Amino acid sequence: MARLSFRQQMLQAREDAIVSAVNRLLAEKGFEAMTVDEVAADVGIAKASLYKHFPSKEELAAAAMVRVLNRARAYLDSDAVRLLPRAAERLRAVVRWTLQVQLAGEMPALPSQNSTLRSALLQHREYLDRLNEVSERLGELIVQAQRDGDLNPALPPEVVLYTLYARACDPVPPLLKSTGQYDDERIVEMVLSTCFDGLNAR
Amino acid sequence: MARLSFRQQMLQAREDAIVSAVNRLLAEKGFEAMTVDEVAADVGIAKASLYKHFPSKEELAAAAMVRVLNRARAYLDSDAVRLLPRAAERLRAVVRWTLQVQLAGEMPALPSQNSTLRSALLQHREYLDRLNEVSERLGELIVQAQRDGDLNPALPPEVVLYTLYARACDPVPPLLKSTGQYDDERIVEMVLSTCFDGLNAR
DNA sequence: GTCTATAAGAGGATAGAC
DNA sequence: GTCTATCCTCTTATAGAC
Repeated sequence: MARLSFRQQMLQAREDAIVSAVNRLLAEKGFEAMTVDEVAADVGIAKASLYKHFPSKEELAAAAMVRVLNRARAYLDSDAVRLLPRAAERLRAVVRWTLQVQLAGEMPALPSQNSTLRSALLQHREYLDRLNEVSERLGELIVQAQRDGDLNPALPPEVVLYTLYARACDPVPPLLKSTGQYDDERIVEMVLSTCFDGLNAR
Repeated sequence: MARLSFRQQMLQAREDAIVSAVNRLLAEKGFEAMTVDEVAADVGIAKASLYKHFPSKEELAAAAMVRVLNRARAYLDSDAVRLLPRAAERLRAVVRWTLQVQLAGEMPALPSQNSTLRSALLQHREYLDRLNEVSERLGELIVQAQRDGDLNPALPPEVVLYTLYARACDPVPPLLKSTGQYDDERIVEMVLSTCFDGLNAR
């Protein structure tokens, strides 16, 4: 943690505010529907000023993705996860966390299909590095949980990993929330159940 | 089946071709990224001609959704499903079918977030009717499978229904396909396993 | 680095001839 | 119903003053 000058702190705060706005808008309407004008209006600055901080709309989205990946890594490193005895429990805790983030409207959504954003992200060093870090840690947990006999060993770890990532942007939690029939906690537990225990009776 | 005049048959064939193109493009890049110019180019007609058949981009997408819902209903009514003895097996067959359609690049993808398309579809009679029909039948299967002790009875049928719909546009199958490590059949079986049996060991 | 103003272009939709 | 040509709005991005 290098100490920052006052100017640098102001800069940092401003960029944090920008990334927060981007994060919220990505969660709410997705990349294509989000406009740079909205971001600027949300932050309360002129659009041209935005472009002094981030050179393109894609870079804005990438910054939001990097931040959420950093949050994920921080959660993986937290005691709330590390102190859980079994790898399977740690995985379940991480998925619970992603569902909570999603229900809080703070999970930036990427287009799953091909798009300008996808190709931009695939060339974005920092994003790819963070993604690799998180994937690496999750991968270790997956392999360990399979060794422990808790996770289905017939599934390639890669398939499990993709499935977990997919739950982070699953349409089901927001849909259930929109019905107003269940509170967040109930939704989280039901989705965790369908994810880890499946739809079939046990 | 009313007999159609030659002119009407030509009209029908043209509109089928349009809907096919829309379907393919929706599956490939989604509603926002699909342009009406592309659709016209794909069909091989002028954009203005397209607008003689469908009054808006939203109506194009709705037509594709209606068609896939009709295909789903036809599959539900087919012997391949009806002759299966247990409701749970019929459900599994339907999900298998949706995964195959998706892997074939024929599953039109809706934006899960709020958008112009969502609000348009929510006012589209035919779409809503077809969606209700399919949901009704799936709902009956779900309740029956729970009675049979095959599906987890602790999950509200509605939650199961949403979860099944979500699998139809899950990012995991295309992702696995893109790695080139698994053939379609293998992907289908793995995703079916994670869906019905869960990630945990049994 | 912030602003106002504007360029540049994509994309949905339409006019009007045939 | 099909075409060419065009309109018009929205959106990304930049110019240039302060």
